[in-house]
Amino acid sequence: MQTSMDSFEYNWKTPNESAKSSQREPEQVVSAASIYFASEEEAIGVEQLFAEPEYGDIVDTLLDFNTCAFSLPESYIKEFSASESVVTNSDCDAVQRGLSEEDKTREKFLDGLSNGYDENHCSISCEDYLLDIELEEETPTLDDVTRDVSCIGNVNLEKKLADSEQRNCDVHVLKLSDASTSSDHDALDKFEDMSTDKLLEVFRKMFGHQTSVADKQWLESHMIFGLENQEMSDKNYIPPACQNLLTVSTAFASIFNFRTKPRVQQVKRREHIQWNSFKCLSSAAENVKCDGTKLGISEQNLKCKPSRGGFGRRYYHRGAKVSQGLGKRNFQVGCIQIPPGLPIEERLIRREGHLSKDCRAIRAYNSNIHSAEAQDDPSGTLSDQSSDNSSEDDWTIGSETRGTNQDRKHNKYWSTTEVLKLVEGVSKYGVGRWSDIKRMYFQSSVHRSPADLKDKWRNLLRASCRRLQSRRGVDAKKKHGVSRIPHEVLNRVRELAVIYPYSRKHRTRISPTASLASSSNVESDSQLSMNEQNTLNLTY
DNA sequence: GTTAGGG
DNA sequence: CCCTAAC
Repeated sequence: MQTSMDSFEYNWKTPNESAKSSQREPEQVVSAASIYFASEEEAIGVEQLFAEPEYGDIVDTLLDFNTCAFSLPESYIKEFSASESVVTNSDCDAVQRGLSEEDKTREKFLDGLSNGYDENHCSISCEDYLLDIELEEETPTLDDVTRDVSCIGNVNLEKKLADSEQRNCDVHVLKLSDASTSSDHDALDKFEDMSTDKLLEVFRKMFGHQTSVADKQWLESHMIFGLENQEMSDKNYIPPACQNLLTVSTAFASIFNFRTKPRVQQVKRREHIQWNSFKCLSSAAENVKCDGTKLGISEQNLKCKPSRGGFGRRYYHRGAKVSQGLGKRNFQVGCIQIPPGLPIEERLIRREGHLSKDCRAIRAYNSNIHSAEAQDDPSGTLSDQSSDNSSEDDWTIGSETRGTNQDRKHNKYWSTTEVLKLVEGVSKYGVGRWSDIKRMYFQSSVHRSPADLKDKWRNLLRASCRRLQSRRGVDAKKKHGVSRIPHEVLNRVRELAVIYPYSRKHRTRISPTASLASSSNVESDSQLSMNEQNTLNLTY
């Protein structure tokens, strides 16, 4: 990426430095994501907005497919700025003002941008997934617990580990509050000093094309984003196609800089869509106007995206509140889980207008789980499979009937996919909410009951523990080829065990002696994990 | 109905 | 994976 910025300098923090600095100021975290979206809900809403077929023409018009850049014509910008006041009933307003159908559609689109695509347009079909945001704020959730944890995998190592500054592990985590704090402010100051012409010039150098947008704030936000991604590209080469993707996503997101105040609107959220939302949005670059002619972004290329997950985080900070301009923002609920890698399959979600949005989201989620292991699926059709017919994987092939106990119902061995989903579910819901995990991640898996999930988690804990022990001696399991659960998964299990000690609930209500005995096991698990943390690779 | 835990 | 106690 061309990033020569004349005399402009930008000093990047390492992840560890960022983590330290944000630890010092836990309340004053600044989120790059919140620069663009006031909340995850907006991000989700806008993703859906762009996905609506009825706005296809508008989106197509606004996208420059030569440069993969998205820009709003000035007329749109003016309308968009003005549309802040148009909160509801835009159709009625439009009719009263005698607007044409095209105008009305455009107004609805702009209104959708303004409002993060309000719920009237967002036909969420499953009320189970909807939570009133106020209720969410009243009720402590796992997200609250993990608000400061690493974004990748939802693991709070910085706080959990007293020796976090000394460990030399390969921590590819970037806290929500990092990297874009003081450095971005410095950058912003420099941008603010520049004239619009200068900004345009820098923009051209940075993104490789000119823009007709002369709005200074818009340009500044682009620069900031470009710089952020410069850091990523320094460490991880990003193919040109991916750079285009970044650019487009930036442009999409930057639209929201026109919002200067948080929207007072009843906000609902879909719990299950945390990172999938990002995926949908980022896929816009590939899908918009590219009907049948994708940009040629290979899945492998997508996986070259910044491994720290910063890309996604820039857009989806749930609960982040936007103050004026690029000022500091406070988190209420902060953690977004960033999945490993960014799969490309199932990226045409946005144009699948016939499916319910929940259906699409779940499919997309499943596809991501699949992609974690099925990276070389040439047909890209894995996403069309349901979540429970994907059990062929690295360590369960041919083993489903290994057991011969006729009394057992199915004895279906757990696939990597299922384990990943379980881990993901525990990441999100914590240990003990097996029904919720079942509902959200194993709904179509009739042979996995909540009790099964619980049992599997228990076994995973044991497995992760055994692995640590075997490290020190003979790796008997490996020798016998029994445990072929990826190390990353086991690491992740142990990380989660630190956060959600197994059977916490039970420990509080059993007898003191039994509690002692029981908790000693639990603690040993956790303690073991703690001691081994410096060997963990958190990039899972 | 859900969960923990022993088997 | 089954079973049961506890909730």
